[in-house]
Amino acid sequence: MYNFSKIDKKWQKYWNENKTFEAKNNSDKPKYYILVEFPYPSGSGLHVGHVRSYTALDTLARKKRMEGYNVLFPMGWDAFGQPAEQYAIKNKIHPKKAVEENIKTFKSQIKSLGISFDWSREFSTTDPEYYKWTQWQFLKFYEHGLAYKAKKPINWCPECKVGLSNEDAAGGVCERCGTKVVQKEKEQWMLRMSDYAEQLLDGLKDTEFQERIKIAQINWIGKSEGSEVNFKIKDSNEYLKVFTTRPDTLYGVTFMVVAPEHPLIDKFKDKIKNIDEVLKYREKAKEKSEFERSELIKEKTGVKLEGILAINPVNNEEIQIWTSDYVLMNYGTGAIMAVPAHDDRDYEFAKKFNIPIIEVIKGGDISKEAYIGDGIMVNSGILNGIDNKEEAIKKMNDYFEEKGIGTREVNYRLQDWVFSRQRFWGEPIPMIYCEYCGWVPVPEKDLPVELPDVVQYEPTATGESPLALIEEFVNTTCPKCGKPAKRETDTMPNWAGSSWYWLRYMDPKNDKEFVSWDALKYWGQVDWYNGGMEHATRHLLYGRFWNQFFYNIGLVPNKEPFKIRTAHGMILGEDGEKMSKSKGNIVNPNEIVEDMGADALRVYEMFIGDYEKDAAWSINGLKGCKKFLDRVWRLQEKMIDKEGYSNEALVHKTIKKVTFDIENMKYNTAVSALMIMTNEYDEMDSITKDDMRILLLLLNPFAPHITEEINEINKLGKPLCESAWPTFDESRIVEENFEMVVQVNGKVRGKIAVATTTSEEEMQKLAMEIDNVKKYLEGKEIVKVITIPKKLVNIVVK
RNA sequence: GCGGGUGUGGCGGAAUUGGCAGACGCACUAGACUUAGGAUCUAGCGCCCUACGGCAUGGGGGUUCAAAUCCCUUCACCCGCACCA
Repeated sequence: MYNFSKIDKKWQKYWNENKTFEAKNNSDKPKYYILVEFPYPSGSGLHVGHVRSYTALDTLARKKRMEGYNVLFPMGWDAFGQPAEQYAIKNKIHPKKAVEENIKTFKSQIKSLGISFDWSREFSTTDPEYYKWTQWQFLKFYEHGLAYKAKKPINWCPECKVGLSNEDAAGGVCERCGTKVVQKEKEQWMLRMSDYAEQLLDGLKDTEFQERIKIAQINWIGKSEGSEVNFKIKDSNEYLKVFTTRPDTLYGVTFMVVAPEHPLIDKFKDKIKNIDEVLKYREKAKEKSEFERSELIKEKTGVKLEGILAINPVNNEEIQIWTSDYVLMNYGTGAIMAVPAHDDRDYEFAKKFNIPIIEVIKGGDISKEAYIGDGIMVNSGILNGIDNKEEAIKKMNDYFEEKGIGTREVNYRLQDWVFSRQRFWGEPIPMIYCEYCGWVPVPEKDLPVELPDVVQYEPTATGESPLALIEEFVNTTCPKCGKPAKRETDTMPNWAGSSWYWLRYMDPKNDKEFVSWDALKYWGQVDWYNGGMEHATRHLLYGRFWNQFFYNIGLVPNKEPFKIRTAHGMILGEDGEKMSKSKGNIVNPNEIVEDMGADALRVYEMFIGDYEKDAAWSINGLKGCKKFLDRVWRLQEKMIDKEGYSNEALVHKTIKKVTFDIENMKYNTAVSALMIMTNEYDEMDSITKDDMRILLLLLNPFAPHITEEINEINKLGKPLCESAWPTFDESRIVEENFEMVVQVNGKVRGKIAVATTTSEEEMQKLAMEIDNVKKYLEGKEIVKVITIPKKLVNIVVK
């Protein structure tokens, strides 16, 4: 019928040659910046999931251009990271080579879909011209005291002798050899992200992110308001500081617990009688992976610190101190006051070790379980008789502050960002260690610190970065004193490059700055950013953190980088399972394009279901969409040389629906509306040129190739991509007649076509005249009649 | 445990935000047409009933003239986070 393959290529060539989709950095048109997460160019090629989000935002981009916007819709590559490194090690090629090949594949695959990306702005995070600026930005963090080096436990595989990311240590075992992962202390570069916890939380107010994304971020930041309270250690001048959200239960404290790593243990090692046992417990805790410590072992363990006691600041009671791994060093102060009567975990611990339990809130049966509800305060000195926790907490906090015992404090789950990786394939951290000067930043003029062109990038036996073995790389001179010095050999995590890439698209060729101020002022925020739900927390927080930092030091004009953030659902295999090689349910978009054309794939992926939800692939569904496009093609046969619309209401209704749906990510119903229009045209004996043109304009963002072709063959006007998006007139949507529904007691008893102008009184009169309705009114008393204009009449009878 | 979400025909999914449940598509059934296709056309297609009609949006209850939609309760599944004090 038509050669979609030829048509696809023809129009892709046209757009390419005419630079149709290249955005201008200065334009009279209003700007609109649309961003999709750039992909990691893996060896397995493009996934149908990529197609879904690219097509969706492409539809938006094409529509916005037709509406007269200067649209920036760029694409690039997030190509640092482990998979490329692993692939390179396995196949004995440089990761740079592997990345180049993969990018080539990805690019041609994406191009075959006809996505309207502005390819003139393409870059990869692995380009030295790009990562020069990532390094430069790291130096800014360092300069402002937000980058620091600290000893941090990392996941360590004793078998492979390598540090692992949390993802690679999932389940507490090494992904590669299955060995149990242990914790190992290592000096790591950190970014002080926790300083930004409040700003990151607060900034959400200025965004229009999808609610579920905001919630994910809020949970991740994990703000918790409470108090810090100081407990004096008996017979010393030392205090043990704890964080609690329930200062109102202070009278119920029967023991304290410190994390195994807590410095209190070291401080009192001479006084703690069973210090050997305590240190042994600490060692054991260290061996446990984060996973084991938090997920598997629900049974409480712990050791009492014999020989030291804490003093309860409100009643001077002596309190025993324990250490247990259920208290985490990296949250709060690493120590808690335990109130077993009103906390599940403390209850469990007290039961196991026979520690007294004191009830301070009436309501539950504390011989059975911890009571965590509200109630009247008892055994609580100044708080006795108060019946709600808000008041009790306030009173206690006021008391703390008055007596200098404690303060109101806020804690966040969000931690500082471990920014070091002991890996080859990442941006080298641009720092130099000099024996005399300490850590010295690489001067800006020496950036980028490039990755060496060697073949040695396997992890080292010591857990150092592979770069540590490359002497030409490591050995350098101190920029400050000129003496021999060594380079940092850790690289940045693969989150780094994606933390600012949207800024680079604004001005991708700039070799003087990471982006010019003019470009920043012009493009401002990303208007619409779409990506996967899996990036709703980490990537999106990292990006916002970088941007907020840049804003605070005057590098960018907007505090929040993204206005709207949406997330697409996954495309699952035909079996409803996540697509994977092992399940053999992977669909290759390339094959679909060759088989049915880019437009069929695009339309199907938009029609597949609710854009925000997961959807299972269906080959029959795809065929249905191909059939729809075939029907559109065949409409040419009944087109006559006439102008004007055959059905005004249909046209305006459809324009309205499609316009609204694209803006609201309801792509499936937009396609449905276009199918309805096509069905209506099919019913007609003939259609006019204007009928056809309007269908083509509306369908163009979804199926850009075939629509352009039909438009050209029939000389209907300018190429669609250079035409204006149609507008609708609300008054023309109104049809002459509507189908009035008549109900008796809420049940439909009749339907009748009446004029839209019919008054409420007339509607009621007409309703009563319907035979079937009369039947139900017979012998009944009419209680009331409800009339909804242009809709229905409901007669209530008794 | 906490947080979020979902539940509608055989399937994917609609439903203007309280107003005809099942749009649109797939699958299926019957027929037509063929130079037999990955066609195309016509009709049908939630369940029960010959029909009148009745019953249906995970289950139960409620509010309302009217509920997939609002409220209460309950069940199931999915996704985050998880000993966060």
